Amino acid sequence: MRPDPAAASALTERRDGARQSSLREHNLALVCRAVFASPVPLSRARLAAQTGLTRSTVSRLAEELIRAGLIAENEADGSGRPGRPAVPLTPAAGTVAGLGLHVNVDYVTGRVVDLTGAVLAAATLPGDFEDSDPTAVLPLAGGLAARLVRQAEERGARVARACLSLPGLVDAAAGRLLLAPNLGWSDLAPAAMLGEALPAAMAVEIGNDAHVAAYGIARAAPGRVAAQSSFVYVAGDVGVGGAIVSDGEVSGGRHGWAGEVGHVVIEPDGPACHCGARGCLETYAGRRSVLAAAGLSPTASPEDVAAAVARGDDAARTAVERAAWALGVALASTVNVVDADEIVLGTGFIPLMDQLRPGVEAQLAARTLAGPWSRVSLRAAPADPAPAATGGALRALETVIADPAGWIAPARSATG
Amino acid sequence: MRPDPAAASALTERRDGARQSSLREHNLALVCRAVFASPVPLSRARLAAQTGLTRSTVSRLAEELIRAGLIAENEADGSGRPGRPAVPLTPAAGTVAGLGLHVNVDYVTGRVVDLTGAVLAAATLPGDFEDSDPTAVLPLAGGLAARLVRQAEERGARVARACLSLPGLVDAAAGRLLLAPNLGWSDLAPAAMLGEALPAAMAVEIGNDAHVAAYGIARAAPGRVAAQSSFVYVAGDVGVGGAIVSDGEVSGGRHGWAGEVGHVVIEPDGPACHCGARGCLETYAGRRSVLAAAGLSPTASPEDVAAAVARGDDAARTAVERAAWALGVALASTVNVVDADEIVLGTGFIPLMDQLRPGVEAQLAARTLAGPWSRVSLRAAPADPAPAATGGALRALETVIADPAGWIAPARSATG
DNA sequence: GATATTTGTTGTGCTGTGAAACTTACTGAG
DNA sequence: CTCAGTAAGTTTCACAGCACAACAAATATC
Repeated sequence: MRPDPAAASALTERRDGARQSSLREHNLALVCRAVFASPVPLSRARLAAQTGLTRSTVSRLAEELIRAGLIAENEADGSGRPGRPAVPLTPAAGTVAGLGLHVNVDYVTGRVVDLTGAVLAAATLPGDFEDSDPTAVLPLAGGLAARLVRQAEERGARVARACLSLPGLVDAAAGRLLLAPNLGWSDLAPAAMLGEALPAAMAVEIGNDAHVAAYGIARAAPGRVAAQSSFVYVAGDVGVGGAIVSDGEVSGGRHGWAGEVGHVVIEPDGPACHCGARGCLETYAGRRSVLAAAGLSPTASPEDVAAAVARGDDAARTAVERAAWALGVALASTVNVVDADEIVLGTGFIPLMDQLRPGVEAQLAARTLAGPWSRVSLRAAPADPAPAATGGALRALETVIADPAGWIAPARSATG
Repeated sequence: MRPDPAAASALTERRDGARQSSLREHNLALVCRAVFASPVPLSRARLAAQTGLTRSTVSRLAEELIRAGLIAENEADGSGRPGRPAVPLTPAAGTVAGLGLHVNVDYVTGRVVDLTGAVLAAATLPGDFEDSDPTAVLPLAGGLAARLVRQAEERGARVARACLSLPGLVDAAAGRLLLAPNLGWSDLAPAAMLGEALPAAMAVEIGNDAHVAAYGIARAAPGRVAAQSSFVYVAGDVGVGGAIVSDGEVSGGRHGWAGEVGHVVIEPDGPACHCGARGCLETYAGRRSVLAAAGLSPTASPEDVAAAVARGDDAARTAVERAAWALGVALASTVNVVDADEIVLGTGFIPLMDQLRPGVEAQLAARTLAGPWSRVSLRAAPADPAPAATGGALRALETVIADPAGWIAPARSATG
């Protein structure tokens, strides 16, 4: 099968020797990333100054990126300064797009985003997928995806890649979902099960939903890392998931399963957790635990809890205070291990933010080692009905932005 | 001061545009790293196959590395295969070396290591530096370093760089020690305080001792990442420090203070810790706590504890079991957050390894989320009287190996 | 001793960047 | 309105570095 079986026997087959073309690819990516990373449009001259390349080289590279539909020339607005006015370069609108898909316990959602960050198509199918059949649910997601791709294409965009987020343990390199406890799924290759509706050539990567959501939260736009891009993300759904983000990159750890803040130990003899251990954060701050402690229905929402606290319900207040205390303890341990200076609370914690804050901050202040030099700040994730779908679309686009040459070559051959 | 104040005003001044010479530097580093990373000597032809470069290019680059004294040609040993015999290339012995220094509470130690990993010079000064005066202790270390450098130079080697490890919070980028609680030092620039004895041109980087030790443990030789190179390292001295290592790289976190496993919370209402919080791992597994719980003198050693347990001392056994339990709880939380599949216990934990193992493993097995797919293994760090000095020397060398062009240019001008 | 095989070296051509001159498009002063 | 001044973008040419292919060297096998 392999073209060169003998060479593959070597222990480390890297093949990253750089040739002339690698140089071009590198500089092309450099210029492309710079255009996308900048909050303000850059001219060729400014790009040259920033990258250290000459104006002539930047011109050649920019030309290529423009032809590929990745960046566009804008109208020069009178700067008032003498000299030939600069032509601002910005991400191209409506040409190339990424698809983010998210299969969760109570919905399937997707969105197509273009290089400017504009949403070209979006849709959500509510449902109850607890202990569901993946061979039924994934084709549903595939159909949704195909409709979104068609909408985007009707608006003139090409969908480059897709990222499918799942609430569970994922082996991203192998493209396999190992376990999604709440869906009741285990050991399957989801991308292949989306069905025939999607274009066969479209690459579909998979990821853990909290990781992908955190990735999106760390981005202000496609290819643009947000000002606040190093944090611990904690999502409060039925399970408490999370991610460790530094400089916009999600740390995967050995297998890509890092960030499981929900199973940091709060009290070694605490309540039994479904994971088999005792005293995990999830048993204090998971949705079911909070609802039970607050005396609310298991189907109530975080907003219901917030409302109960607001109207003075003692059980609800105690439940939220306990969750805040446990979150603070778990996050203090986490911060000491990973050295973050920001915490972002997402999904179910967002409506409870104001009520959680004092308790979480008290524990963080008391227990983080580096406190005097680096106060840990706490904020809510932006309100987004589908953060993992958004993050997935941005992730799909970033592979194009980070390696424009890799996109241009296949795209050209596919177009004919 | 700055040559180009206008350009510095840009938000992100990267300047990583690649020119032709960058290409050469990249490939030079690639070949160099490949020679050092390989456990078995490689020929030019094998290097070409591995890197994807042609044999002619590899020949040119190897020639340059040989001239610079970084690699050397060995005698060809009869392979028994037909064809012209390959010339094995290996790290050069005794030409270029790195210096590791470690100032700890009870000793100052240093060692000079060459590119093959051979120790060219080493020395240790015992002492009691608890709450000491840095303006007295650091010149002591500087003098030790100068003697070691001289010894190495007498043996024909040039010491390229140095790495000074300190037991505390370090800002490596700024070269400042922020706080070393046990030394009683705070907010100083240690490299400049080593004194005049060291060659002025020699760069001295500083690092946290646990991070640097972990770095060394993840290396089989200079530039060669060990087979087991992703782990959580925990060092048990008076304080319990640590590091998170993945693929041989130590994760720093936001400020470089990641890995403080000693302050992961075990019991939120546990014993008061000197850090101001309660129930930190250090209050269960730190040396002073264990000695006190075992009923031994505060100056006793970990070996004394192990001996007491071995002869059936109940208090010692209980103390060690409690430490093991706490270590297991803390490491389970840590593993869930950073996704490691190996734990390495170092310094004071090494003699207690056998006695700690069952308790630690029980907690790890019960509490790690990804257990079924990835069993966490536990091992002792190799016995090394000065792991941070070794790690520091390797780190110093790795900057040369990773950027040979950066070493060759200044080295040539310095030699004349 | 002839042949096959693999390693390392030597020329030639191609690719991509830098440097500098050149063109373009604007501001502002007289 | 004209003309200098200024900065952006383009063109031309030389140079650096790699791939490719042919070649030389050193060994095993028949």
